[in-house]
Amino acid sequence: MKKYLEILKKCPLFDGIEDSNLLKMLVCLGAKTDFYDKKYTVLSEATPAKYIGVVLSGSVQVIQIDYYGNRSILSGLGAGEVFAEAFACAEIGSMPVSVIANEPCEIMMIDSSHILHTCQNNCGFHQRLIYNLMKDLATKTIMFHQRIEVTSKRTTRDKLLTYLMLQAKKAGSNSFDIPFDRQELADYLEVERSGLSSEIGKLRREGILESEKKHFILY
Amino acid sequence: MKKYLEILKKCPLFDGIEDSNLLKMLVCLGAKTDFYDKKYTVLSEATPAKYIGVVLSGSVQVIQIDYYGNRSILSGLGAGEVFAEAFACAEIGSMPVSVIANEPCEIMMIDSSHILHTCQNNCGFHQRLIYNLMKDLATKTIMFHQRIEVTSKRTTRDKLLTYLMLQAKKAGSNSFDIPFDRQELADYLEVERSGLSSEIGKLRREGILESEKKHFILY
DNA sequence: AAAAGTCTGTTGAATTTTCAACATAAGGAG
DNA sequence: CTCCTTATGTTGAAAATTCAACAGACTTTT
Repeated sequence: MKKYLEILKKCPLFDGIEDSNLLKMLVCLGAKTDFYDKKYTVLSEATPAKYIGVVLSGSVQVIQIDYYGNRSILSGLGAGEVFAEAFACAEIGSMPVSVIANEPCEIMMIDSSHILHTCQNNCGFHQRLIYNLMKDLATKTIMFHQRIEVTSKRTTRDKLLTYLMLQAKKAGSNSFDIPFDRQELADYLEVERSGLSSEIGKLRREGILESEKKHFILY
Repeated sequence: MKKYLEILKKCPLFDGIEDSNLLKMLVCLGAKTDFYDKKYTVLSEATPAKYIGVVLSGSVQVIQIDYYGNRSILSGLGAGEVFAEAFACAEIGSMPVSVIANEPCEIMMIDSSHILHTCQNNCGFHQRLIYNLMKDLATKTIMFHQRIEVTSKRTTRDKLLTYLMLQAKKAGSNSFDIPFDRQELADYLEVERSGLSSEIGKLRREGILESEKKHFILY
């Protein structure tokens, strides 16, 4: 676990907790880590929502698949980011989404009951963890607002441009990489891949953007 | 404030706090209440995100309006429900959405810094409030997941049926009321009102549902 | 009671998306 | 290096949505 200390320090769940205490605390919380290969299901829909996950290396995607087989990508998460915390904290019983490895990755899982229900005198960091969870969930809520701002647009073109402008703003530059390939971007924007590709082509011909795989430049 | 005690007791923000302490605590937090007429803007986009709101009576809607003037309804909230907590807790500076009164209502506002930053020794309930905020935000996150489950459907018909089935499940009956009129439902589902109306007509003729204004029966 | 305004449903034309199929390029496995 | 798989772009027809306009039912106002 020690080798991931730098990642853990950046994880919002452990904000304000000193290095010297962090590893001890993880032992106290019974944190377990595992490796997953690309495409492996880390947490699957309808299984108990007990664990809070932290990406130590690689990346995962939170997805939902409906009865027609259409995939929605709810979010893509990289090293230091937290997932499934909302389901564990809300204590809703079972997972309404699946989490899959987007590339080979190492994941740390913490049983949420150790954070939510253990007597708070056992370990002085529970209060801070709850505060951090609250901050993290507030941030996630805002991410969902942004996602809705994107997907509420009615045309593929507007969805794409709204998304790209947000990414450019986030990157602080009109030249940036996105974390999705074309099919994934289509599933995030909730449009057809073919329509998305053709819209990118149009925007390119109109001189509004340039793109090379996952790299985009907006003009 | 006393007259709203029953409402406040149901508010997730005040879970686990005894009646006798609740009113004292609200004074300590500097909670203020105001009346708003229908359509009045309670909190407007781009203003500072300082306050956590609680609906005491009536109802409000959280909305977002884009540069084309298209309205998206992010959520509708009734008595006892909390709003704007995510923006205040994430300390993002300014509101990315507006909150408007859906009918005449009374609203309680709490300056979030009194919860997040006041020394926790001042008032023994801060820890509990933070825990409650965390739970509330986890629940909100799950609501957004449901909303995405609905709006990720590609056709008006599928969006509508997915929404109605969730409402029926929530009501525990195939006969239930929805909190939206037609235009609002269209703005929530992110479809055209006219297309929505015609789809409801089709479903009625097919014998899949009956509807009378805001009341629906699913078969 | 009449007038004005709001809500809902309907329609048809224009626009856009979806769907299915194929072509090419790029990358990985053997 | 070649084969196989995956990712991306393109196309055209079918399907669905959007848009604008209007009519009827209901409410609210005066």
